[in-house]
This record gives sequence, structure tokens and C-alpha cells, in this order.
Amino acid sequence: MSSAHPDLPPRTGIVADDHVMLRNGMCDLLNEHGGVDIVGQAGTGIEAISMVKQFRPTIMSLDIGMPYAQGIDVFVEARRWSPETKVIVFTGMTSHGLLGELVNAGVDGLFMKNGDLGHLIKAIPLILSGGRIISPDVTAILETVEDSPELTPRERQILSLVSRGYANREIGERLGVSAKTIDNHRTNLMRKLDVHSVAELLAYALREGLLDAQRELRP
Amino acid sequence: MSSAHPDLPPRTGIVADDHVMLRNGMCDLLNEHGGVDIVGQAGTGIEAISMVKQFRPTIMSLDIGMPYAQGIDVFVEARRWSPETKVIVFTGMTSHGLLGELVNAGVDGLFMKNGDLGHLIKAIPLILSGGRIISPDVTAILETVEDSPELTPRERQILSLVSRGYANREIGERLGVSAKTIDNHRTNLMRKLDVHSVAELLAYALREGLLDAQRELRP
DNA sequence: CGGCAAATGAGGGATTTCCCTCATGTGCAT
DNA sequence: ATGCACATGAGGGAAATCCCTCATTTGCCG
Repeated sequence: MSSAHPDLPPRTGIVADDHVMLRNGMCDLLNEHGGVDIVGQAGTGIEAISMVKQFRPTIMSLDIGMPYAQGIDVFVEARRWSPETKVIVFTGMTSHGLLGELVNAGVDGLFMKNGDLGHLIKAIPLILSGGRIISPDVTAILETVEDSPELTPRERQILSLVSRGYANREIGERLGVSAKTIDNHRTNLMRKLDVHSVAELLAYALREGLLDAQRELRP
Repeated sequence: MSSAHPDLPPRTGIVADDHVMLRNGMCDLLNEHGGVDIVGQAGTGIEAISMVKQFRPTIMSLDIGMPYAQGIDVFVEARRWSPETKVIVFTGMTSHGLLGELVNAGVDGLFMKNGDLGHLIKAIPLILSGGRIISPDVTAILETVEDSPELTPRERQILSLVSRGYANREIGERLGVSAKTIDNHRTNLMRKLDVHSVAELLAYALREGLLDAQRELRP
């Protein structure tokens, strides 16, 4: 697949997503509307990182359908190994917290899978020119008042483990603290989030992308 | 968008998926490899049903990224209103139970979003000729021994409500039975599934597509 | 008719949450 | 240095869970 704009300087791109059809769609878009030569496709975060290191492309498209940490970590790692690569995140997540973090982390483009594709198409040339485009679908979410309060790192960690089905005692053992401490963190968590059961806690964790139902939950 | 095979009898199709890019990809595939004229696109199950009623197309592509009941219900409804419409299910779900039910329900094609797109492409003409193609990705999952035992309808219902964060007492009130009965169902449920906490129960429910994290869990 | 699965419900006990209060130490910032 | 947020931990009590056993009714299938 060669560039549709041979008069422009060569632009390379890689596309990371676990769905082949979405990868194809994104490749077409980047090539068609950005004159980008796709030099690699990745189906996992690990592959994506390795390709960024190898190719240091002009642009990359990244899916964040994966666990929170991993999701944002892929972007951070990519930026670390190739700071000049423009990164477009194309995600199915809709949580205020996760989207906000992505914006703060400095992605060059942020678009939603269930949003208007036109936004993405119009943004591609602008991003390649150095612009930074956050989709209206995303800003709409970010403009809503953020009711979900900030959690401390420890609370986030506890939330993740509780959501995976571990008991306070187990979590305490794993973290080397008393079960009572976990109980306290859990209480604070639930008060902050205004939830009153493990199920609701898990619902929050899933919405915020703190864990991935398919892979991370206990089998 | 007109047919790529004008010599063939006119074939109409509708594509249902909540991601525009996937819809586009599927439309292209159906048109390119099946000579299908896409007469409508749906972003929700409701829209899909209404379009099937309206157009009674030759073929439809259906996403099952939605809740269990709704997911399979859309197919059942579609078949009820237009039995002659070939139905391809293109899903991201990987659970043995759900895939098995779709096969038993009689879908004409079953393919996975994270699988090999070649399987789908090769299958489109065959399905239009009356064939019934289950992707190798799917049969691989179906051939693994099914460890997850059968749940009774009531158990399924309880599982769904427990996973949504309702307490035994609340569920009992809602269903008009005693909380103790719910407790018993829950115990049976957990023994059958060999899980020991709400979190693990929820993990199972999500894997099996019994509910959808984004929409169905309590806010 | 006899057997069986499903749904209902109770008793009861061990364990765990859930949610208060209170206290201590550490590090950071004005 | 004086807060302040954070992590840690304890006490304690009400509630819900998890998980046994046991029993009844219903309906279906051979």
C-alpha cells in the first residue's frame, strides 16, 4: 500500500487494535486522508510498543479497550520511545476519568469508536500538521461535571483487587498490611464513590477502565 | 452505493453495529464480496429490528456486543419478522455458552471480531447461496470441553440481578419471593459455577454476556 | 405411577462486609 | 511549624454473605 500523496514527505504509521476490521478501517483512513504509509499493525499493546520502537512512525493509532494501566501505559511507553510520533487514541471507553487522563497525558487525537467518524477524518490532516484534536464526543463527556472524586493510588489499587474478587484478608496478605487497613480503604472508597456493594464497586471499575472483564477478572 | 454485480439478482442488506467504522467495514465486505446493496445501518438492537421489519433484506449483519438477552433476542426477533433473511453474527464475545446458543438458534454465519477476516470474506458468497458457515475461530472455542454447567432460567435471572448489585432482600422483593429463596439460588449458582464471591459471579456474567458493563450495571 | 428437576422456603452457623469512631506516623507544602 | 493528605491500624456493631441441611410443591417424562 503506497501513499496517496506522493508529493508529500513520506509519512509512516502503525495501527494498534485487537479487531482486524477496525485496523483496516483506520489504515484506510490514515492513508486516504493523511497520505500515511502503514508500516505495521498490532493486535496487542506489547506489539504496539515493539513496533513504535522499531519504526518510530510519523503517527500511530491506538486502541484503549484494554485495562486502565495497560491502556494508558501503552501510550506513555510509545511517547517515551518515540516522542515525535503523533498518537491518536480511538477508544470505546466513555468514562470521564479515563478520557481526562488521556487528554492530560498529551495524546494528539482522541476519538470515540461509537462517535461520528467525520470528526476523525477531518482531524487527521490537522494532527499530522502538529494540531491536537479532541473529538466533540469526548469534550461533551469532559464538560459534564465530574462527580467521580479523585482516588488515591492506594485506593485505586485496592479497588482493582477488590473488584477481582479478593477478600480483605487476601489483599492484606498480598500487600503486606493488615486486613483492617484494607477494610478502611474500602470504606473510604465506597464513601467517595457513593456505592454500597462489591457489585457497584466493580461496575465503577469497569466503567473507568480500571480492569478488563474479559482478561483480568478471575476465571 | 449500487451493486458490484449487476448481473446477479438484487440483494439487499442491513448492517447493525454500534461502531460506525465496523459498520462501514462490513458494508464494504458485503457489497464487495456478495454484491449486496446496503439499504440500512443500525446502531442499536431496536433500530436493527425495525429495519428488518421494514426492508426484509436478503442478509443482515448483527453485532452481539450487547446484553445476553437483548443480543440473542435481536436475532430471534429478526428471524421472526423475516425468516428468509440470512443473518451473520459478528461478535466480540468469546464465551462458549453464548456462541453455542447462537449456533443452536440457527444463525447463518458466526464470526469473531478479533478473528481472521478472511474466514468472513470467503463465507459471504456461500451464505448468500444458502450455506451456513461457523468460523473456525468459533468452532475452536466450541470444541473445547464445556466446563460451565447449565443454569436454570431462574438461576440466570438471579445471577443477573446479583451481578447488578442488588441484595438478596431486594431481589426477593422484586421477584415476589423470600430473600431466603434468593440465598438458596445464589448458593446453588455458586456451587455450579465454582465461584465464591460476588466479584467472581460478576466476572462469569460478563464473560457469558449476561449483562453489559457499560449500560446495565448500576450507575 | 414413580422418579426427577426446579422452585420455594427455613434453620443455623461461620465468615465477611459495611461503616462508624478513634489514633498514629510520614511526608509535603505554605 | 503547622497544617494537611495519605496510609496504617484498632474496636465494635449491624447487616449480609456463604454454605450446609432439610422440606414442600409443582410439573414433566417414561
